[in-house]
Amino acid sequence: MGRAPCCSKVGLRTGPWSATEDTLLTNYIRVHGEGHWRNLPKRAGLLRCGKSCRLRWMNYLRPDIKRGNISSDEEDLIIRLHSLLGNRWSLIAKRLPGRTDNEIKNYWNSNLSKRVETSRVTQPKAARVVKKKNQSTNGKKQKSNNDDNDSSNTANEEITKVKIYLPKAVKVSPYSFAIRSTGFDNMGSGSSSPSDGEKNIIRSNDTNPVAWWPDLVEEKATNSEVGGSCRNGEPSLANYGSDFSFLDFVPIEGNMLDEIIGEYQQLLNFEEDVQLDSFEDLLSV
DNA sequence: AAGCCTGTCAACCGCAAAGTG
DNA sequence: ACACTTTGCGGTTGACAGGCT
Repeated sequence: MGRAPCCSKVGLRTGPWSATEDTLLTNYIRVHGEGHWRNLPKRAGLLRCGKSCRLRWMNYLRPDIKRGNISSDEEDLIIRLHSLLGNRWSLIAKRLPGRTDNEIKNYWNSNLSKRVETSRVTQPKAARVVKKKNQSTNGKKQKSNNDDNDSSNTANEEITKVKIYLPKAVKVSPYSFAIRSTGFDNMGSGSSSPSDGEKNIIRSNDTNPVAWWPDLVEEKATNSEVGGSCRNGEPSLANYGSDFSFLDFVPIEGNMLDEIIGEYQQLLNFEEDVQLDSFEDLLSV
């Protein structure tokens, strides 16, 4: 079937977005919500194609975007999820609230792929999961230092083979996570566009962070490699370093966060080479 | 100081899935 | 069921910045 181009290129701007364009797009979405990308530029007064607007919003302007360097915990999770899911950047991003698929993809390509490749060369096994790591990598400036440390770190990494076959990624319903309150208080966000009926709704079960915050923090502290304890049920934020963010504990669809932690723990618990043929096998180990 | 090299990241492109009438 | 539109995804590109020679 013939596919119409997303926009006529005639007269439309391309390249970096100006502050004015950002403002126009943000203000429009603030009022009208996401979606209808094809018509959005005209209505918002932008000389951009809808696709470009969507990308700009999803990857840069969304209020729930988490700024700053990828923390070592996030990096660890990316590596593990990539070993499970492959280049399913959107799926990986859904499990890192506040991070975009583009950001994770770029981070992987510029930082992690080389490290993982290095470990493969060192220990040529099939799909693998880095079980231990002892470095923290954040941002460009540290890259060369990390590269310098690659060989020593890799040598100390304990590699576990985890080969899992998954069906092709399917689109996930919107609102895989709620958003931080930043003035877009009532506008949900996800990687796919909500239907009109869903627009501007935050799932009722997710709207009270205070209710689940201490439990999640305690659980994360228990399950992660981060040391420290929670005092009187309150999170000890210092345990998570400067990269700690409220968004680390933003609720995810249903018990998705529990599942992530469960998967994460499973990976940590692998003591021997295990080849798995399905995701269910992983969960049943 | 100038030129080159390399890494990063925002943005683009094409395709496929999902949605709609 | 079909044709067409819309949306989302992953690969790729190119501008830019910083480091190196």
